[in-house]
Amino acid sequence: MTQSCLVHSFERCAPLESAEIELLESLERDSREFPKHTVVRAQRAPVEHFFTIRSGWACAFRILPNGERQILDVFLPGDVMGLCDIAYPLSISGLATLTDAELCPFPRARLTELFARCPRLANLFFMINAREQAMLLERVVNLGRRKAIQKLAHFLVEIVVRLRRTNPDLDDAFPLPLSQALLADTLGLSEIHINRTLRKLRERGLVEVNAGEIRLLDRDRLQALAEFDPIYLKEDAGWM
Amino acid sequence: MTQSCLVHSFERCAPLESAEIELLESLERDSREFPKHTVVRAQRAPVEHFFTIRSGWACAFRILPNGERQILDVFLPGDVMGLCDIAYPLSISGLATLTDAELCPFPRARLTELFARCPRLANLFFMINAREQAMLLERVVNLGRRKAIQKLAHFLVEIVVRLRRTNPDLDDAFPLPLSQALLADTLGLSEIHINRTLRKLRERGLVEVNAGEIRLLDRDRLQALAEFDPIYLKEDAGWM
DNA sequence: CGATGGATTGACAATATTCAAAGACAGTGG
DNA sequence: CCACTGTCTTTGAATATTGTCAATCCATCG
Repeated sequence: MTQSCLVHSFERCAPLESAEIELLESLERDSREFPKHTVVRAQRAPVEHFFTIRSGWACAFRILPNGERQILDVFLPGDVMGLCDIAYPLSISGLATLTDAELCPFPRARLTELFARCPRLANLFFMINAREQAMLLERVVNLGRRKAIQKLAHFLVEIVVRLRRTNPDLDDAFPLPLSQALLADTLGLSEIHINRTLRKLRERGLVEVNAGEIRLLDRDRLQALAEFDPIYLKEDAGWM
Repeated sequence: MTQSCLVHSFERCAPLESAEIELLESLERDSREFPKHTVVRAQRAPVEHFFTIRSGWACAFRILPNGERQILDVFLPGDVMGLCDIAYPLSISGLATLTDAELCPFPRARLTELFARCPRLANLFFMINAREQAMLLERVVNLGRRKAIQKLAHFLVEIVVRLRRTNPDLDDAFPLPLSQALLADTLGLSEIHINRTLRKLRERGLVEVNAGEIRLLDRDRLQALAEFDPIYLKEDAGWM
């Protein structure tokens, strides 16, 4: 049984052959530990690697000229992060950890090499990236067309579904390492409004929060409130 | 000189060899005409192709359960559309034309074939997709952290910059085939608020609108207002 | 113990939405 | 040619949602 999160990630999409597994694992040999709240790669920094998350949470962010911040993406164990910057000489978004995390840097040049040696993995990388993009589209919908309470509900349900795919026996409670300020910057709201909205969810008996852990009390109602449709998180391509 | 928009698109990123050009052109042999406001592929329809735009404008959209709509992406000549759905058996977004348009369907299965035969093109496809993703990130920032007037200004500047790359001698006026309702659904605002915001831009002497054509009167001020940073639209990878 | 970062609350202001109504315009059929 | 239709635009008034400012509380950590 492999330890590689990357392999797990890919296998969720399609079965792999042993040669492919070996190749993927070789890309994850050296993992590095980063403490909580560390900038792994700054905005406009040279793009030398992208990363796989072995453990912990991380995010991509953008700081605007006026000092405001937008969280672009939240990454969980098994995710690949920073793929979209590899098309640019300087990164257009920053990467940072949200908890202590173990990341596996993956030199960008070796991706080209991998594409040449194993077209099927190229294909899979392409799929993984397309999935990532689908999540972004969902985020666009969330930011553009939903009220604060729906945004928050949607975010929470998405996270729990995503956590469950590397951790199937997770119940509806999980540690949420995002302060209210970070939640606000993720959902395009103000910190204070997040606080009020979270209270509303509590008052409606939908969630329970204590000590950085959040429990979803009624996932069905949350899902309905958020108009959450899990289709975009489905992983089996079913055709490769 | 090739007619292929796809080739142009790729060449903006990196020089191509003649074999690669030939391969790309073969994928664009059969183009199809679609009239204005046609749904090219519905939401949740089987994903058989993706498309290259030879002429006209198109968009990706999503209809929510309550009937609201969000435009996810606007596509211009030379763009590749529908790439992110190819990871799913059923499309998660719809595709529609905004004007009469000439699209080149590209069977999804042949992408796999292409990856096997020409790893360098695989690489380029990957880059193109990463660019697309970068544009989405910019959209997330726009929706999450900007006021209505900035959103609109940002959108307009982005469009003119993108139009100029296939049409370098375009001045600051162009036909805008989006009704105010569509603009609203693109920027996550209400139709009425778009109207008022557009008026504000007019009153400030930043744009001029008549008969579906819009003219940017002061691109510098617009750019400053929108905090527009063109870095994400830069195309030359510079390292391939 | 004070210092710090996060959470919470209230009062108020800004921003955006909804509803309703009217004007502009192009296309259609008489 | 004109009346009729539908779509798009424009405007006002009232409302809802979200943001800003200021203060307090709470837990944690040195």
